[in-house]
Amino acid sequence: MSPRKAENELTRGMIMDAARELFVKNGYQHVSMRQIAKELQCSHGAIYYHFKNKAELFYTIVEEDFRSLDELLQTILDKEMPKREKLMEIFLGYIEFGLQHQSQYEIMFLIKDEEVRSYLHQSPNVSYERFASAVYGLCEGKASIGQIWTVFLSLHGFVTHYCRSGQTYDDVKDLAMVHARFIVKGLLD
Amino acid sequence: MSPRKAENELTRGMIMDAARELFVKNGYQHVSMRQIAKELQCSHGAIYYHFKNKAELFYTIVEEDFRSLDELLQTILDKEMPKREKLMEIFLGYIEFGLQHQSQYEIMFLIKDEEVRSYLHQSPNVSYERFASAVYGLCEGKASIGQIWTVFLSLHGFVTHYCRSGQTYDDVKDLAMVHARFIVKGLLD
DNA sequence: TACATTATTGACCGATGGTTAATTAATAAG
DNA sequence: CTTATTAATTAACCATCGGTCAATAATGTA
Repeated sequence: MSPRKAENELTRGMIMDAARELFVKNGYQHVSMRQIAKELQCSHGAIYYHFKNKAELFYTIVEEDFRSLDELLQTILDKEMPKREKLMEIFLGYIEFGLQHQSQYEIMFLIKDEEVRSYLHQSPNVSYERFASAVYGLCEGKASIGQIWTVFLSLHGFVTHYCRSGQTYDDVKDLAMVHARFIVKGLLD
Repeated sequence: MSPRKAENELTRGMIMDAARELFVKNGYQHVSMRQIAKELQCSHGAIYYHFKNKAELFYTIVEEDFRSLDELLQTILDKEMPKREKLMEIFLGYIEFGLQHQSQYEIMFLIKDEEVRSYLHQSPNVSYERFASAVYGLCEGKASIGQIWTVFLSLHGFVTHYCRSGQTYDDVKDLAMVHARFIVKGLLD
């Protein structure tokens, strides 16, 4: 019975960080508000002071993370390097993002759950369009729209599989390189 | 109060069929024994007479489905045709199987649940090993182990995506051809 | 110090779900 | 017909979960 630890106040950021870690590790459905609270060493009721409900907490995290995907893509595009290497970086970056935000990725591209889905609008489409037009530009007409789609599906397969097996990007870094090289080769040569 | 409907006895097969459909539609965690029972128009307790628990029911389904995938692969391998075409057939066959047996495929490769996956350690690996060694043999040393894995993941991405959007194999036959050709080309040329 | 505001607690609710145990009906065997 | 076995029903148990809320402690402020 010692409410309010002054030196250790609860913030939205703290909640999001703890929640993100749990969501990534266990998936949306397997994380309860009580678990998050336990991680933060606060009561689960406290979280509801900062977020309306579980879905809103999750959606806030997803939005933040997808902003970082946009930044990542832009960062790579702004670099000075050969286009072929840029493609490699984009593909690897996409895989890395997918694996480091597994729960989010799942929501965007895999999950059927209507309750959660209703929170998103066209984010997946927008995300793909950004990706596709970047790749298209870097191929200088060598690749068709259909081929870029094929490329996306191949990356998607990689991410999907390792999302399911729950491994980290570092665990599969080498395999990701092989995968990306295979795709770049098929695209440009 | 009318236990035991004689003319409509409950069998393991009936339970598995109903459960498979629900598992695929909603995912392991989102399907309750009560839902399955409702679908079968029996009591949920009845299922426990035929299966020890939910996980065992699920595991039994998965095992059965893996067997049918293995059979498909063997059928193709037994055919008489050039190796390049055989590769195409395997890839297209894999996609076709995935899309025409979406239920099985999703159970086998898409479900993430830890509790469940602890039940099936070998099945997916064994199934993949069959696929990989078949492809390896057909490439005559041109492909590395890593590349074959890459190929598998690319196919996986295709199937996964179109499983989600619920299209039939016929709907995406042409795209599947593009995809498979892309892969074969990267593998052999 | 007294007061108002803010943050946190912990009990509680209704729902759901896995699982088990007691019980009852249908069927087969003798 | 009687009895044993099998297969199913029903209800109850227990845990968990999302979410709410009144009570209350910590803090800033006047």
